[in-house]
Amino acid sequence: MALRHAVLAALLDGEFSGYQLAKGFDIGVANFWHALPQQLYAELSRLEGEGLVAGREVVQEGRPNKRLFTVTDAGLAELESFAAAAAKPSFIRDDLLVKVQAVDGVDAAPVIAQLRERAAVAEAKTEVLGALLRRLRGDLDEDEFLRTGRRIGPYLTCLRGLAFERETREWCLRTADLLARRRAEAARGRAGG
Amino acid sequence: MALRHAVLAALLDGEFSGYQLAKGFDIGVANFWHALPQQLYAELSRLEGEGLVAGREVVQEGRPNKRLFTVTDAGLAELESFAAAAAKPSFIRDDLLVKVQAVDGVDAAPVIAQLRERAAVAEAKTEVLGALLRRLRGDLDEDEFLRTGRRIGPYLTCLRGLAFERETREWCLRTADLLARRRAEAARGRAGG
DNA sequence: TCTGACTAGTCAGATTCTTGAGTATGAGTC
DNA sequence: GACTCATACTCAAGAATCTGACTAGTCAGA
Repeated sequence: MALRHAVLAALLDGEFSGYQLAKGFDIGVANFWHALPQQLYAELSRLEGEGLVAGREVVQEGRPNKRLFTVTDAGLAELESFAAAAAKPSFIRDDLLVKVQAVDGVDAAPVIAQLRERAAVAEAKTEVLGALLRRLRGDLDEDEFLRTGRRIGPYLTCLRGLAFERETREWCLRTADLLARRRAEAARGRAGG
Repeated sequence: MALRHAVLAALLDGEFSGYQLAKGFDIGVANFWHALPQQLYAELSRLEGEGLVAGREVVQEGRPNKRLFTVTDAGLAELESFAAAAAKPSFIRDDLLVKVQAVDGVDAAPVIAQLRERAAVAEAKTEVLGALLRRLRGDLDEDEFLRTGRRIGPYLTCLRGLAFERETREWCLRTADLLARRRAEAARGRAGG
């Protein structure tokens, strides 16, 4: 019952097709919501059926036609009441943290490798988010943009995403190094006596 | 297919009943996995059926009997292969961030209130996690514990959780203040001319 | 000309997660 | 003596999500 609100929030930034949302959910809104293309298409259809978004067919040359969606007044009202309702506590679900939790009982090598890989992914994301932030604020500096900008919601959520990715990177690198050092120590211990 | 691994990882710390896990999932493992009691009971039964955990009935006086579970060798092997498999990318799902994303289109007041509430929750969690970290490392300092401790997985994941909660608190407070200032500005603008 | 990639989407089925209620006992309390 | 709280767990139904395959046209490169 909440993907719908993420979709409505995403559509506040303009007209999008299901396909565009499916691509773009990886940046911006994807910082705090994740959905597969099938879910987005299905949700858009449902939202349209309930009159919360309006779709229009755009005929294209050289590629399939597409349907662009915008939020209706009813959709805005729905968002309004969603925003006013009590928020459920957020939660993270992360395989990699489960592995780290279990790392004392299993071989650490693959966990270390995955931590380093995740750190690289997080670093790439910080760059994408940094670029997005620069684009959103245009030529204003951050403080001025946040004081005077008309559309600051996406900027604020990107800031959260950026902080998250930075923290993720730091922690992954620190944890990977630590586990690697412990492995080296253990190996030395076994070899040396 | 992943709650099972979170449960197995949690059971590495000792024998627990479904009820204890259901309570304790809010600290420790709950930093990165979230589950309702019903799920935990169901998952424990399934795991027992598959021989990945072993349950034993403990008869109690003055309260209902309980079943305590431990990880079997097969469970450990399962964890081992889970740790070695590629991790799915983590994701956050957070109603509150959806609301912030949409904040330009809806009344900000309830969003501000929820941001402040979330900040308070995050602060409370940092204290719980801080206490947990102190308990886990005993009288060693952090560096020494991490170098020499036998069971550091939970400590490492708590560190991640702590950083996350701290960041959450910071961002919520900063965002709430910003939105509140903008509202005050807008009100002054309307009143003044 | 065949292959693969991109655009744009749909469908079915399985798994997972959430909602909501219910069982049973004992301890404390007003 | 009724009420609530805590322990300890179960069941059923529904919503949400994920896996995986499938359609269909265009374009670029081997």
